[in-house]
Amino acid sequence: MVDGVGGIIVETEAYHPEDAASHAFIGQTPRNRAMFAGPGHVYVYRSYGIHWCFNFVCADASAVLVRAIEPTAGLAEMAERRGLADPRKLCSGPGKLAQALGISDRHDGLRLDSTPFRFTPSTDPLPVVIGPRIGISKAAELPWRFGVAGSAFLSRNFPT
DNA sequence: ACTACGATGAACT
DNA sequence: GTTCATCGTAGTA
Repeated sequence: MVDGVGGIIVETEAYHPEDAASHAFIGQTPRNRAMFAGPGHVYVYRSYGIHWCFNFVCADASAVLVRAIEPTAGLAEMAERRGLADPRKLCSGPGKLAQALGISDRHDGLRLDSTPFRFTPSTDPLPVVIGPRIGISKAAELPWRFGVAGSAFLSRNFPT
């Protein structure tokens, strides 16, 4: 949740510093400094010169890319930012969700447990499906993409 | 200084 | 299914 706008995370990908696809793989740089700031920080980076992508930093410069959200709050604001109203298309991808939540470089390096963020771990366990990551050319075979089984808000379906 | 290339998405055919 | 917009970063010279 960001400034009261957000929802339930339904799709993520994991990145580890020893994983060639991770931005932390090459060591610390000005861009990825937030990944080395410790657990609970937020790492935001520009993708393809156009989009923003939103990550949670975990221990040891590993991170979780938030790839999709099921919108539950602030739908109207999301729709305005995205220029669409279809709830399935508001946050079904890393760049889309960042746009819908108003995330940009000014959030890079902030902490997840302080404003404007509000992070609440889910109470009831959700059925999770696992698959290969998307959109990368290195270590693409690692099954480090996680999603809520059967969710209609995923960026793409998982391979059977 | 110069170049190549994305942890993407939207618009096409 | 394919094409491409668009620019910061990192690698090379």
